[in-house]
Order: sequence, then C-alpha cells, then structure tokens
Amino acid sequence: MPGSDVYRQSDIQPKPQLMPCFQKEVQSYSSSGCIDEHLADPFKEDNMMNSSMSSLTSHEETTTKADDTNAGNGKATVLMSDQTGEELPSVSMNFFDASARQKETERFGEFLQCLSGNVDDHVESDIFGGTFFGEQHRELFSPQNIEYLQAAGGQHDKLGASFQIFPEFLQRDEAYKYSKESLGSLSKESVKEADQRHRGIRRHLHFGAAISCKHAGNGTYETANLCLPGRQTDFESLVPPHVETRGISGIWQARSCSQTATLWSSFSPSACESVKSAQNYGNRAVSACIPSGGDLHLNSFVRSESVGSEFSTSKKLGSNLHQQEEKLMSDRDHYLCKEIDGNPVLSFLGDIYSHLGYEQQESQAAAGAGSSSYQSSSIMQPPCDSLHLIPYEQQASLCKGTMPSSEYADIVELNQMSPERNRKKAKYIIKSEGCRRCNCKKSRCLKLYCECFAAGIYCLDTCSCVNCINKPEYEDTVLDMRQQTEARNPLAFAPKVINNATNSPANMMEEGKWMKTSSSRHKKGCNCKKSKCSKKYCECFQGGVGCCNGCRCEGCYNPYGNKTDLYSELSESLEREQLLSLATSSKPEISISSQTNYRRAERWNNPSQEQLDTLESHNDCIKAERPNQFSSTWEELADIGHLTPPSRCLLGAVASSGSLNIRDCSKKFLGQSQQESSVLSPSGYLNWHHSPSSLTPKLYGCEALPELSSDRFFCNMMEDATPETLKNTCTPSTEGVKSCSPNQKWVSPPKIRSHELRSSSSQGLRSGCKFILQDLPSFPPLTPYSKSQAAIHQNDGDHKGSNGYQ
DNA sequence: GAGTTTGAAACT
DNA sequence: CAGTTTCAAACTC
Repeated sequence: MPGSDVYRQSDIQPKPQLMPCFQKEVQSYSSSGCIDEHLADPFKEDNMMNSSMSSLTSHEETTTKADDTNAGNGKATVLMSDQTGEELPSVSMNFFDASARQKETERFGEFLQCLSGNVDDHVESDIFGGTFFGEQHRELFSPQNIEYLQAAGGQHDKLGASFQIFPEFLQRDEAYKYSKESLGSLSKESVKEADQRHRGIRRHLHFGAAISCKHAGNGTYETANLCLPGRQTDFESLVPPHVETRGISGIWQARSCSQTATLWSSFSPSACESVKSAQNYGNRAVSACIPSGGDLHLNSFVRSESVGSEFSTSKKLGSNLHQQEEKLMSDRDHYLCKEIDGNPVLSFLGDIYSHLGYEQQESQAAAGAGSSSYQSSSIMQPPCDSLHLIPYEQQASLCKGTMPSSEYADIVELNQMSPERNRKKAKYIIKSEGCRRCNCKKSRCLKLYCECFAAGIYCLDTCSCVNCINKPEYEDTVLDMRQQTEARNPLAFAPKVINNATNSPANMMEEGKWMKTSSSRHKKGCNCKKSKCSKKYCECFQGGVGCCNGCRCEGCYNPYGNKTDLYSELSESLEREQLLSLATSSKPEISISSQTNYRRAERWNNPSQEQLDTLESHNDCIKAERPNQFSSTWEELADIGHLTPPSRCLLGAVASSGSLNIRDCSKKFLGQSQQESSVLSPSGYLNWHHSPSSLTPKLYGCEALPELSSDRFFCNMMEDATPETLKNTCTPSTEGVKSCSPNQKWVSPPKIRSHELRSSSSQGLRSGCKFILQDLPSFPPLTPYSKSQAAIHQNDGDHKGSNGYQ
C-alpha cells in the first residue's frame, strides 16, 4: 500500500533514535513546499539543519549507523558535518552514567532557566525555532559553537554515531560548552562564517516545524522522529508498527504540521503543563503556534501531537534525568490512553488507532464513538472537552445507543490506572459524545456530504453508509477525493466554527470543557431560509455560534446570536456615539473607540444627520454585500473580520467612506494587517496572527496588550493599526477597494510561500492586529497518487452499476 | 422507521 | 457566478 514503506521509516524503535549525519539531506527535502522556504538562502550546509534533517532520514540508514556506534551502551556522541576533517576531541556524553546525567541535567536546567528569563524582545515571529532563542542567547550559537560543531563533524567516521537524546537546542548547548573547553580563539573569518551559520541555525529552528509539514506533504511519517530525545522516541512506539497506513494515513500525515499546541494542551493536563513548561523555557514560538480556537478539528488535533511531543521533550529535559525513566512513564501515562492489545496508544490517537489493521473490526467499532466525537464536537457540536477515554465495552454500549448521552458527556474514568495499566490489554477508546456516524447512500462517503469524510476520518463499520469508499483500504482514493475537495475549497476540511483568538486557550478551557467564545463564528456563515437558524439545519446553530453578517440567512433567530442583534448593536452603538459627539461638541474627551467617529463627525456640518445617514448606508452596504459574501474560499478567510461584530470605529470608517462597503473596509484593514503580520505556519498554511492578547504579548514581545473584547478589539484595530491606511484609502474608489481585495496580494492560497510572509512578520509584530483563523487544517497533504485516479475509476466502475453514483 | 424538510455541497 | 440538482442530516409523524 502506498505510504506504508514511507511510514515504516519511522517505525518505532525502543532504542534511542540515532541521527545519521553528513547527508546532504537538505536538497532531498527541498523539492517543494515549505522546506524550500527554510532553505532559501545559501546556508544549506548548516550543521544543525543537517542534524535536524538527519533526524528525518530513513530508518535504515539510521540503523546502519547505529550499528556502528557505541550508542548501544548508552554513550551518545555529538556528530556534526565533516566539513573540516580536522582532528578534534570527540564530544560524547554518557547519558546513562548517573553523575553525568545529574551534571547534564543541572546544566540544562540552568540553560532552560536562562532561556525563560531572558528571551528578549527581538523574538521573531516565525513558527517554532525562530522564536525559541532570543538575541541574548545567541551565544549559544556562538561562532565557537558553530565552528566547533562544524569541525567536530570531521570525526564522524571515528565516532560513527550521533545522538538525539537531547533536543536540538540542548545539543547546541552541549556542543557549545564543550567547544568552549576545546577551542581557542577563532579567526574573524570563522566568526563571520559562523555567524552566517548562526542564521542558518535560526532558520533551522523553524525547520523542525517545517520539516513536519514537508513530510506531511510527502505523506511520510518521519515526523515522529523529529527533534525528540531518545527517550521520546517512545512516542513513536505509541503507534505500533502495524499501524502502517491502515486507516491513519490522512490523519496521521496531518499531525505533522505542528501548529496547534493549544489543542494538544487541551487534551491533556500534562500536555498543558508541557506547554507551559515549554513556554517557560522560553519557547515563545510555541505561542505563535497556539490557536485559541475552540473547535477541535482532527487535523489540528492530530497535528498538534508532534508539538506536544516536543513540549514534553522540553519539559522532561528540564527534570532530573535521574528520574527520567520514571517520569517518562508517568508522563506517558498522560499521553497514553491505554494500551490496546499491548500497544500503547496516544490518547488523541484513538481515532487513528481505530483504523488499525489488526482487529480492525473491533477497533473501528470501538472508535466509532471517538470518531463521531470528533465529528460532533469539532465540526458542529460543542467540542468534547477532550478525547476522553472510556472502556471499549462502554463505548460499544454507547454506539448501540444504550447509554444516555448525559453519561458519556463526562469523562469516564473507569478502571483507574493500575500499576500495570500499560500492560493491561484494556481496550480503551476515545470517548465520544455520541456514536453518530454517516448514513451516506450515494456519495460513497467521498464527498463532503459525508460527515466522516468531511471530518477527515474514515468511516467505520458503525456507519450505515452504502458502498463506502472512505475506508483505509481505499486510502488512495480517499486521498484523491480529499485533494479534489480541497481543490474546490481549501477550507473544506477546516473546522466550520472559528473562534476569535481573543480568548486564550486557557480562557477557553474551563473545567476541562472547551468553551466556545462569544466571538466564535461559522467560518462561512449559514444560508438558512426556513429554519430561522434555530434548528440544526443551520450550521451556525449546530455549531453553537451565533450568526454574523457573513451569514445570508433570512429571518434569523439564532439563539446564540443573530444578525438582528448585531445590527441593533451597531445602531445602538452609533447612537451612543452620536449622543456623545453632540454632548462634547467642542473638544470632547471621548473614548478611543469613539475618536474616529468623532473625527469624522467633526468635519461634518451636520454630524447627527450624517451619522444617521452613515448608519443607513452601512446597513445598506451590509445588506448589499450579503449575496456575495464568502463567495470565494479565501474570501472566507478575508471575512474573518466579520467574525467579530463590527464596531463603532468601523462605522466611523464606513462613515468616512460614504458608500464603502463595510466588508471592503474590513478587508482592507485585514489586508493591511495581513500584509504586516501574517505568519506562515510551518505547514505552509496561513496562520492569521491577528491573535490578540492571548498569545501575542508573549510571542511578539508586545507588553501588556490588554485583553480586549471582540468589538473593542476590532475597534482598536481600526484605530491603532490602520487608521492612516484605512482612512486614506478606504474610499469608494474602485482602486482602493481593489488594493485590498482578498484576491489581491494579501490573501494567499494556503500554500503560500513562507519567506514572503516571514520577511514581513516583524512588522506584523508591531501591528498588534490579531486574528487567528483557528485550526487551519493541515489536512492530509494530498500527495497525488497515480493509483488514486485509477482506483477511483475502478471504484466508479465497481459502484456505478450498483448505485448509479454520479 | 418512513417520509418530509432543509440547507450544504456539488454541478451546470 | 448564479441557478439547479444532489445529497444526507435533521426533523416530523
């Protein structure tokens, strides 16, 4: 089966993952996608990059090298590229010597402490690595370090092994310290070169994430190896080798795009702790990757796994290595749901695991609820607090509908962890809010009609679908159809409900419940005509969010919030502004949010009437725009601004523009901010780092950015970030509108070139304009398979006759 | 459980 | 891009 061999490369190996060096892996990974962007400049020989890349190399090669080394006896050796060939003292660490471990642990603790306390304000906005080290820690990448690492590579033939027991940064730290002892002064030339390499390293720090994406794009699974210390390779073992591609491919691939630490953290208290730890260690880049979306899309969910692994890595490395083994077991208990037939399974992989080839029937049946949990909670239903685990037997009863939903709404903590819990063959599966599965008759579960397909999961035997193709055995076909679907709509697999990032993940977690925020909105808006948005026909209602002006619904009575309320709010808001303006007609002291309106009004001879007109025109423009709203997929993104109710200042802007479409205004604004602050996720998907205070202050060094309500936030955005641009350009002129069209430069398709955005990311840091499109999916990378088309054709032939599938 | 309603998705 | 058709979930009886 395609992909199997690839996945095999990261087969679980209980021994420390060895890291082959010296390959010029860069090129091999730079054929496409985000990796390219990280290798855009000439420092491709970056040792660290090679190190990182090497972690992704084939297992065979790794094994071969491992065989040649002393890694097996617990002594790991730092190896770098063999560029110099000079004789240099070997760098080795005996990780299994107690005193040595203690020493290393202490040093590492200091290192981490240093990181956490001194990350400077020059943190880059790049995902992951770029933000990990502040300027003050560049010493870690000192020329000596780099030079040494470079030189040390010459020893590879003798040392013959590499280590990955510590994460990359620790390797650097170690190497640096060793280098300080081993090396004397260096020539300026070396320093200069090393500085360039430093840059390469920094880029490499992004690379970890980028690689994930890249490999996801290749449909490979090496990510499991990425940057994990040796013990962390245990994570790999959480998915048994036999998993192969049976049923997990698309989902599993998606996990690689490590963007959503939040999701990870939301699933496991320990993971939360890990996140905190990682952040405390200075990894503010983590924040950059943390969406605050309340919707659990499996793509994001799974995607976060690797992040979690890295977090856990940091966390664990911060602990005493003496206790590492125990701690690993302890931590692992957090991450593991249970063993299934002796195979440990990450709690969040339950659904994936459900598709395992062996005992598939049982697993799938068990996972039915888990999958539907994902469906119901991540797509439309209030998301499950986490993918909690319940015993298989109970799940079975759930799937049979014999258990009241209220019962499985809570975490089932049965069979509390016994000392041998990891050895027991208790069959735990993901808890679910229900076991609803699809019931497709004609779509063969290969279209978005199918909830399973839309959710990015395979159908299970618990589904009632007919002629289902959405099964692991039709993996290629499924992937192909996913590709087609994504081609039609890149957001097809995105969560339908998007949370405004105003609410930090922590804020959204309340007693383990994933809270939807008041600013959550349907990504596209509904189009209800008869249901009045008060039935589950309405996706907004179903998603538990209010309708916004992005919706084209009629007679909206969405109990979660309807457009009528929105317009009322706007009107009231404007009226308040009017009153305020009139009351302070000379030199009023008005709120910041009112200043724009006031400035506008000040120029008007008859401000009251003008503003009234403005309101009318505003409402007209909203009405007028409805039919076309969200007409294009990426326009949906552009309209995220609508997820936040337009505010007073927006009205002010509108007022200034006369007939300017409010949507265009927000687009313009977003366009501006997007240009400034968009950051590309490592996956190449766009992360809208318009995230407000929840994440940005830490990430971007924006001190004390106040927590803003959504409308206030939007208002402030209008005031603070774009006034000049917006005020000056937000005119009815076609040109102005065009310039901010989402179809123009600031809205890019998902696979945008990262460096283009990254180069301007620093500006974005200053913009303070933050929105996050939550959980942009890194859905299965949709690697084209030649077989796929043939498969689907074959399937067509197989099924057309029977069901007349179109 | 069958039939109807509904609106999203897909198609033209 | 708008109109139409298809589809499956939601709903009703």
